[in-house]
Amino acid sequence: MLRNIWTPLADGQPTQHKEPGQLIYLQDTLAECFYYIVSGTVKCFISSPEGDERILTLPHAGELIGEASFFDRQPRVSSAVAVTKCELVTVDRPRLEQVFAAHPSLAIAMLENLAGRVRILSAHVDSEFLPADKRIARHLLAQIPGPDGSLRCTHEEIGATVGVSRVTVSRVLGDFDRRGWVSTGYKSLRILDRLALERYLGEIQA
Amino acid sequence: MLRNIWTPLADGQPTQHKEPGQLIYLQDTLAECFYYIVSGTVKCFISSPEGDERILTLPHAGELIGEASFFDRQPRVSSAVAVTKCELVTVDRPRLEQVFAAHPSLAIAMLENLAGRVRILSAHVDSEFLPADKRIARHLLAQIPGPDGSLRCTHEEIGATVGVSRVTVSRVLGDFDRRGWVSTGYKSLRILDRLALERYLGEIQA
DNA sequence: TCTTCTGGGTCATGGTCATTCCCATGGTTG
DNA sequence: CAACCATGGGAATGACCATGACCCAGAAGA
Repeated sequence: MLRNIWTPLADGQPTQHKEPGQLIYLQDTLAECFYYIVSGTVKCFISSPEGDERILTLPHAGELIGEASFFDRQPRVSSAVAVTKCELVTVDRPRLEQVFAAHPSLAIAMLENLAGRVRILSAHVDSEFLPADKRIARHLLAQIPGPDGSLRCTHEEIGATVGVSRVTVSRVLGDFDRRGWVSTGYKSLRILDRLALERYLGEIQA
Repeated sequence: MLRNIWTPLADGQPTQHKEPGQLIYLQDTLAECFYYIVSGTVKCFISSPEGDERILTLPHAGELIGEASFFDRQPRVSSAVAVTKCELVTVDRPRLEQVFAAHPSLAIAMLENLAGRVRILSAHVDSEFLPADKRIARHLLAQIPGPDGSLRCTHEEIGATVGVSRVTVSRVLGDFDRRGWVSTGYKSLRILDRLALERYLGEIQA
């Protein structure tokens, strides 16, 4: 069992299980609680009425989801669904007060946590200045590669994260591949020349 | 002197003055402190290397600025400049610990405050789904009109906030004006038909 | 093994909006 | 009042990228 700052929230609490694709919470609904991910990975995303979605984060075990709207006491700004099988602990207001009382330092950790969300969202806004290829380059550089140095991701997923179409992701990655900066494979991708990508990202627009 | 939740942060502290256009903090620099606005209004914005800027908020007296990056202990994600003459109180880490110790409820208020930032930024991301005209409509509806029912804003400012060019703002507002939904004047704008704007915003894309 | 599904490459087409002009007008300052 | 600057309106041009369509490849299940 993973232990971290948030474990006091989860200790001794019942967990609920979610199957892949199952909804955890829905955008625009009231936020009565937030969640601690005991295991599995989750997709948090904003969706449009037309069905397009924009992935904000893909949090894993040990992370919290849904705290921002919870503290804001406003409808959720994003939806969350399970990507893999998940175990979750839900935290509601009475429970949170209990834990804050017993572990005052948690409030500070929560401040830092929310500040991190602000940073992530700011990066999304910031990247609106960039054209599609640089958005993708930035995204690749921000990902932490697996132990073998490769990333597990589909073009669709990248597109939904940086806000461009699947087609464009294919085109740009094909281009990066031809230049020798990355090597692409089925549902995977390896960065070969980090520096070249960084240099490319740094070039100011003509 | 305005009094609110944050006044304990400012009480008895020296203020610093800023002239219109003067920089308060700069994107990508370290965040050693944050600020309480005693008077005046400030512009918080993200800027690109090419000089384009995207306005995030235009906070007034009684609000905080720069807390998110401060808690995150990372470089600032946005810059802030004074729009009008401003008085500011700066709060650094030792000072904050003092105040938190004396006013524990402030930490909770700060959580809600940061959660509000997440909401604002989420709205920015969310609006990327919308075409220019609806972005503008949404922005207009979100503004709180002055006592006479009019908004004080330039097309340039609206463009920088919603992320479209000045020209497009002019075109769209001209269109809204011809339809009788708003009336435009020099540096000002009045919403005549809120419902029509809301209806228009609600239409799903073809 | 055959089928089916999802992921991935590529093209032609078109829409949306930024850009770049140029000019009109309101406000401000001398 | 005159000169100046910031703001706003309009049109032509073109860049960028989404869309839809089609085909191929890899993976998974029957």
